[in-house]
Amino acid sequence: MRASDRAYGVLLEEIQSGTLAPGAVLGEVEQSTRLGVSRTPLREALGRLVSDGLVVQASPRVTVVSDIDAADIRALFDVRRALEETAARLAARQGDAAVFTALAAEFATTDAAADPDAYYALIGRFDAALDASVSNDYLTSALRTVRTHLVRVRRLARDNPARLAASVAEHRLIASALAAGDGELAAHATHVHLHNALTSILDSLEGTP
Amino acid sequence: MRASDRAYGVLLEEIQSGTLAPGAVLGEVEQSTRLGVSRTPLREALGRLVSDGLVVQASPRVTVVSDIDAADIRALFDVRRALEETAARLAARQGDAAVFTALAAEFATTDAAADPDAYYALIGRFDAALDASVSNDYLTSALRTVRTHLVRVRRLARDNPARLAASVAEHRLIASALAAGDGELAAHATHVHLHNALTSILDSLEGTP
DNA sequence: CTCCGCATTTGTGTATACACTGAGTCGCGA
DNA sequence: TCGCGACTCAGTGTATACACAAATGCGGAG
Repeated sequence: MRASDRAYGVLLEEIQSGTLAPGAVLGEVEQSTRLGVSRTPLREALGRLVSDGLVVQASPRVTVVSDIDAADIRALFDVRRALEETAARLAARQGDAAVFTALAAEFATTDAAADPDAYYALIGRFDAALDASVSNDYLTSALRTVRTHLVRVRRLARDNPARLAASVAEHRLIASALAAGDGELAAHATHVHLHNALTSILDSLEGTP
Repeated sequence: MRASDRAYGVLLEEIQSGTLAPGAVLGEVEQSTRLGVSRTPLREALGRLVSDGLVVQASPRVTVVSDIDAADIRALFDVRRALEETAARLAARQGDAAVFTALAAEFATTDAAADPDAYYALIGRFDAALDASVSNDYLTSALRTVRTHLVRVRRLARDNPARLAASVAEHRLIASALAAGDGELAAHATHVHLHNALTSILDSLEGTP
């Protein structure tokens, strides 16, 4: 495995988990020594993080972990809505019905509140099935960026059990609609789901600013 | 100006203009000597082009200029529709009406067939106004990628005068709708515009495969 | 003549040295 | 004492050297 990939992976995980808090300064020499790689692969990792939008160049000489506030989350969800509704319509038309039928069954039997990590893993498989169905690299790539930021957002706003249960039900409907080839229903269910998710996140942020 | 920026700019222009044809192999030593920079900044430029999707790693050892076919163009326009309709709705709500009124007037008096370059420059200013109005970095960033690819597509499919004239009229309607704050009209007009643009491009490609 | 294996070569991945810029600080003068 | 200027230093941008891996070509053996 390449050193630049390892550096990128470590930094990505640390930013997403909050170990590297927003505003943290990422000096090249400091991080390269800490991660045990030289500056060259570390610079490549930083470049990828910049293009992801997870770190920004505060000044020509200092790069910091980007901040994220309620306005950013709203903006992120505006893009997410656009992309995921499109993905839903395309997947309903082109996707493998059996795959989404199976996923719908999994959503029906999952207790998200009991094991959130397993639920997020299921979401991951659902997203992967969606990506495979749309077979549109431009869309998949754009969604990848959105999801990268979404990991941070999820960490900021702790999901409550009631919201998780509702989210499962919403995903089950989306998966069923995709299995049935009903693109309109899938798109509208996605819209509703994202609306509820955003509302829940913003409400959660209200309490802990 | 940084050497890596120059290398990126030159390579971007050459790929978009077709000087570097799809499939062209981009060796690091070859390109670095040709562009007069060392391998380090050239690698950074290649990395940015990879994240843009303009070049791909054909194998672990060889990076080539990415190809683009009709299926890619359809996929690109699926994403473009999603993003630009969203941008239109947001701009209609938040944008400065005066700016779009002025742009609508410019579209009304522009003869695209007479001076295509001036027309594309006007489109550029329209896009910039749209970006400023939505004030959503995630959306703007995603649109930037789409537009980067679109430059290549435009080159592949020579626009005909009739299509250019129709395109101007469509943009005029979109700008008017944005000035009037009518997000639904703006979004639907955008949808129609993109449908017509895609149809024209694909028709143009039919003739010259 | 063909096929297999080894060597050479080409090209990328990584490390490091050097150069340059920008900021901060210390000192000198008013 | 305050302000301006120069110097120093930290840190990034760039170049280059080294290491390693893969592909290709050549030679020998069957």
